[in-house]
Amino acid sequence: MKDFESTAETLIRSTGDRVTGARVHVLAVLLGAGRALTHNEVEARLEPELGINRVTVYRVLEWLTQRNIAHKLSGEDRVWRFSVQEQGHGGQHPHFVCNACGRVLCLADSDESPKPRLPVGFQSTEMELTVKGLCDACNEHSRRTAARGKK
Amino acid sequence: MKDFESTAETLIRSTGDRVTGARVHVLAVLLGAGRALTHNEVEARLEPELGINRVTVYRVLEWLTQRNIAHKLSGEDRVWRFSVQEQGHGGQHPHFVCNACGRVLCLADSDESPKPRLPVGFQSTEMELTVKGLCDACNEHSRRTAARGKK
DNA sequence: CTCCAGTTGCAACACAAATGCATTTGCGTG
DNA sequence: CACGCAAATGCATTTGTGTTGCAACTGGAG
Repeated sequence: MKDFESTAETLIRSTGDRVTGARVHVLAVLLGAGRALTHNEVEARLEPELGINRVTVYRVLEWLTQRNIAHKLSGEDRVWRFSVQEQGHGGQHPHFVCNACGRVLCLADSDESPKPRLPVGFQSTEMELTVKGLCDACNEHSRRTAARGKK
Repeated sequence: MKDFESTAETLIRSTGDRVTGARVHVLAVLLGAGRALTHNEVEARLEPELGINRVTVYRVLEWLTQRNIAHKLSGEDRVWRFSVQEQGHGGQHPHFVCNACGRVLCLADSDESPKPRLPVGFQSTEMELTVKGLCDACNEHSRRTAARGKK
């Protein structure tokens, strides 16, 4: 955990902006998550005694996104999710969303880019590819239990 | 307009569920739109004298989605958008989102599907490809204002 | 140490969407 | 063709995510 905090501090310091407790702790949570987290998930993983405000978490996440340290993506449940920008991913990597537990994680970039044809006059700046399905845990779980309502 | 309503009625009747005014009118609006509409846009296009409630529009749109008549997708602004499921599109077609005006429309399917590699144990059921950029109108508009001098 | 722009906390707000419940309505049945 | 009832609707209220205005605080430069 402390490892993530020092990494977080280094990343934040490299932006030239202020190194504050909230920024370090929020980024450390994202670094330790290994997947995209919602604002609520980030808040829940912060030590309560730190006393970091809900709004501050929003603003830190927004700040991280602007500095290209984190990546902001919209899920199917109209909730923002944030993940640390891993090295080599230019922000164009595809994401996987689990239909059962809602987990979101980043996938390795595909070798080829699909590039659908656009109508005339249209201009593409970026592309987001989202693969939906079952993650390993939910896949295993659903295989074990025959019929069950989904979450 | 009336043409869309009769098409809508046929589609709704084919589900075996009830054919109600709200369902016919809402679906007719979607059929005539040619692009994905938000709940608000649908509501705005309904004749006010029909007196269709806001909540009813939500429920009809949800019902249309469940019956696979409409397609529900989430934009970057955390607002649901609904489009009629066109024939031949298995719900796998890519979408285009305009960064300026927020318009969403369906694109023709690409020749090949990219299929990024998934981690072990993961299972893919569907995929959503969203292309972001500027639509024809906004593209033209930004080109004109840029030529007029920078702001 | 002092200062102050950049941050944070707090409260109040904005807004899409969901829910509980009473009322209405489509449509199969007698 | 009237009747009955589950499905559908209208209305008020609630939920949950995210935003904003403003006062108080603080990191770090000097």
